[in-house]
Amino acid sequence: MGEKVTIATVARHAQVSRQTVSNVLNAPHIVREDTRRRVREAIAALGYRANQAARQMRTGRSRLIAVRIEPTRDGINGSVLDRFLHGLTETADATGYRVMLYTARHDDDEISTYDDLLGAYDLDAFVLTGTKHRDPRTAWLAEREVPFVTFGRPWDTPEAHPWVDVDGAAGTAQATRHLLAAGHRRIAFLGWPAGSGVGDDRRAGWRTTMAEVGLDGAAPDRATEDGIAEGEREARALLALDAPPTALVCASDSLALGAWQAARDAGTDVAVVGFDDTPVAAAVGLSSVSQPLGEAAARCVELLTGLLDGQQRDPQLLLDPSLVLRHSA
Amino acid sequence: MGEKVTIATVARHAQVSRQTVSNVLNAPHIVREDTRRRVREAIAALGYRANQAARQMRTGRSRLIAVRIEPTRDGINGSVLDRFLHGLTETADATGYRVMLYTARHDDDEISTYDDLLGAYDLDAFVLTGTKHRDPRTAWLAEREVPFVTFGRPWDTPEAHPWVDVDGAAGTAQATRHLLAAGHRRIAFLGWPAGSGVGDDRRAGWRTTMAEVGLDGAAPDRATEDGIAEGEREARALLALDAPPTALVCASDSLALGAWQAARDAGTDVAVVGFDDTPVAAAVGLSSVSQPLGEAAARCVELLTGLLDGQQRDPQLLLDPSLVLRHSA
DNA sequence: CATCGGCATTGGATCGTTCAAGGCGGCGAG
DNA sequence: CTCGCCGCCTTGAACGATCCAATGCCGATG
Repeated sequence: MGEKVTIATVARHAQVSRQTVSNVLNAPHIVREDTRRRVREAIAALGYRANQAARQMRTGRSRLIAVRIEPTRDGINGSVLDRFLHGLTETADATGYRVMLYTARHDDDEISTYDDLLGAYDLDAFVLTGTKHRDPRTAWLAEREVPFVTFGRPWDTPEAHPWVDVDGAAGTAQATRHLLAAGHRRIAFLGWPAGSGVGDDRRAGWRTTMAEVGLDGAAPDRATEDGIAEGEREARALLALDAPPTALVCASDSLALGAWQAARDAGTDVAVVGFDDTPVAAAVGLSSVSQPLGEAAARCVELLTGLLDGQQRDPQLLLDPSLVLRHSA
Repeated sequence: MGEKVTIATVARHAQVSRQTVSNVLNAPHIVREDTRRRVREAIAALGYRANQAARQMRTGRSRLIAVRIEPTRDGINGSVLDRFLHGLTETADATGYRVMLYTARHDDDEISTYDDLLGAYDLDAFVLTGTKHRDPRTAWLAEREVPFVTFGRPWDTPEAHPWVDVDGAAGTAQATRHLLAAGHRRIAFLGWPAGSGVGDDRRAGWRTTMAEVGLDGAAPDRATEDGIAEGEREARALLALDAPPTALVCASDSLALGAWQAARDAGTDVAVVGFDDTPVAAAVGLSSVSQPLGEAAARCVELLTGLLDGQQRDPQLLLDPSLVLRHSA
């Protein structure tokens, strides 16, 4: 491998000045047609690649996007992040951006990490996953005017920031409609305790759909922490009712899996639909609401590049999930 | 937030020159005690952080490690990469490095991505996951003297490069010993077709353990592509034998899950052990061989930083997996 | 008392890129 | 004919860090 190819090498080779080469790269329209061509040929011939560090030093922009990788919680939902990350990386690549990972144990920790990253690497933007009520991170970033997108709606703060989310209510509504169409009438919901934005949203989709057909009275609704064992326990309780449900819409695949196992053990034929279409669901044949993670990731990058280029687009985006049917419903 | 804090700001504040500040950061021992303290105080007071781009331009080192994130194949094994990635990010953070992601569709594509990344970002090192027979990527990197570590042994090329791997044979051996201790004698292996390094390794652990106790004659060994359906099919075939196995050691959780389902459907009580301890295994209660992914990641970073600092350590590392027992065995 | 040597510190040059300002030739208008 | 303008290109400077060579300071030594 020869010596380094810089913009000066290209300039010499194409018989122009450094700046002209730079212009061909960053503002092609101000360079005359044939000069541009000559420079492009030189770039190709020499295999020149702009040095990001130098560019960054001058412009203050790094073409780097930071994403937090979370400590794979119960593992079952970890794959959601995994798929999202992959989509993010792919779309970012295509736009000339790169994805940098960071971890953080707590939220405070996360905010101090922002500071580190911004100070040392001049990151262009952040992608946050899993927004919560009263999220301190979005406030911190907004205050410092750091561009960011969240994958997940802000659940209480009406202050607008760009976000992409999947319409959980639409997902559970779709699942509920499917079960209704299959003839079910006593359709229960198995979800999380009220108070989490995501959980309440998913419950709402089921509830309104049931209300639309006038069946909300007969519809049991149970709440518990997430987990397979929890799902199993609650499902058992539901099946022991006088008029047990014939179908269950669940807020997660963990709950759904537990419920599915409880139903099988009880020998009852109960339809179960989970949420997130995790590998576990696919593995055991559980029907599940699938989030368009690849598209969500792509939209996040789109929003960010839009922000960074100064274009002001509509910064909120709600995507529709789809129902993946397997033999559990 | 005030104006940018550079090394010059710190120097003025601490009443020394730029170079002295730089020395405090990069070669503290050559600076007099109290000067050093004064500089450190100024750094803390001003919240100074070295600008990586500027540092990189001068030194040519970016403190960036690139890792490929693969297109979540069947999803069931995706979580392995996910956990590995998390460990990698965490350990790298602690050492002052950052993890950058990249994707690639094919191997050729991957090599051209190396070129891009090296040219544009001056990456310090690469971490490759999943080495294959005759891997062109390691050759390319070695030829250009780019530091890299693979998570996975080189399976045929005797050329040495640093790697970290988990001893798959030890894992299946442990699983087999456990089954033997539980009284099983007809222990079958359900794995992949011969030729893949990882698969052959896992099979070998089972085979030698069976041979040690003189039971290799009575031990059925089946090979198929990875997958739940495949595992189910092969397990059915095994259970239909004249003297069906009472226990199964599997090369993956996918196969194990299929086998486990087949056994349950057949009403037979067969012990099953999977491999990788994926969330799916945890979810359905499948015993599985667990790879120490966090440690593997940490070792990868250790090897890399060792390489980058010019220390020549033993660059090969084989870690022992552990057996996670659940109710399937 | 002058010179030397060791060591902390200093100023200048440098990495590769983009920004700001300026040069140059041609063209239309006064 | 000359001026100003415009399009296209070139030159010098700057981003913030590190490396290199040179300086100042100190006590020790001849």
